[in-house]
Amino acid sequence: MSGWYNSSMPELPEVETIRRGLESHLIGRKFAGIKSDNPKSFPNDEKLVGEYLIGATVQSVNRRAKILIIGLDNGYSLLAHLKMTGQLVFVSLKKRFGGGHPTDSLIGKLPDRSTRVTFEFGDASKLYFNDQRKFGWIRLIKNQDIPKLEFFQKVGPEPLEADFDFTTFKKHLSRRANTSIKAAILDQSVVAGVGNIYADESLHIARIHPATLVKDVSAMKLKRLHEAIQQSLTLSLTYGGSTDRNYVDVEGKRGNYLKFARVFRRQGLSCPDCGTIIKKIKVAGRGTHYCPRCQRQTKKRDKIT
DNA sequence: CACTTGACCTGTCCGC
DNA sequence: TGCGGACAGGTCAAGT
Repeated sequence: MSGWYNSSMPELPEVETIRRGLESHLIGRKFAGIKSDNPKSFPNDEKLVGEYLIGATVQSVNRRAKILIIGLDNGYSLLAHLKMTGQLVFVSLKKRFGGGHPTDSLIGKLPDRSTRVTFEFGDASKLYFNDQRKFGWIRLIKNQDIPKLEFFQKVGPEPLEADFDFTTFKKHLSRRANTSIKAAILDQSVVAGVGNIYADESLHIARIHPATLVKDVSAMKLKRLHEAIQQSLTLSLTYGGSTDRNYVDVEGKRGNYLKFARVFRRQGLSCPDCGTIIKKIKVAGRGTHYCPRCQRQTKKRDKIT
């Protein structure tokens, strides 16, 4: 057993952490077999899989928004979206960490009842796609068809890359002027990879009430938010993302970000900046955590001309 | 077109 | 103890 990647709510930092783990373990491995119990989880037909997956070697592992792209050496890729409860778990019989490694106890425990797809490699190592709620999916697709997918057509800039400049951010937000700022940054066409955790965290850093309409957020606060999104995602990445209680990553470390979260799931506790009790409300249909003192509702005044 | 709500699933937790 | 219902949240389809 040499790898265990999990996150309970994969957003950009979690998916990127998984990408790095997959990259270090899958590249150069050749697919030898696949088992799938659920066409929704892996809808490809046997013929396509037989022709383009079995025998193919992993060449690259990339990420766009919350989607993983496992590139093969034959012009095809495996795309994976983990949605809420998806996990990608790599298991090899070779022990890389010696006895006593926390992941050792997982030997023999997979597949379990959440396992939807099992990929087997030539050296008998395996990649398990577990997904309790079956919202996630993996599919095999020709590389040239990837950009044609609707999602890739409309997805916004990567927040940790250069194309996420403030002008672009403002431009995309202007399309969502009459919705809440939280709904706007959850919109993957505005910025890629932000989910419920980092939306709340970013808005707290930027001191913006999550329900504020986009058109009522001042330019100065938008500027702060643009930086806050990058700051919260980057910080979480350094902790290996936000991982649920019983899982560790390939090095045996947990995704520790939630221990350092500012507001997410901290309702009833103190705001790290001012000590006020953090509240939980519903915004954009999501559980939303914020500090009532640091993040006040504002309304932009009309300019007096 | 902009915006909101419901559906997709299953496990867990809470109140009765 | 069992049971119903709310809740968890990413994305898309369908509704206003």
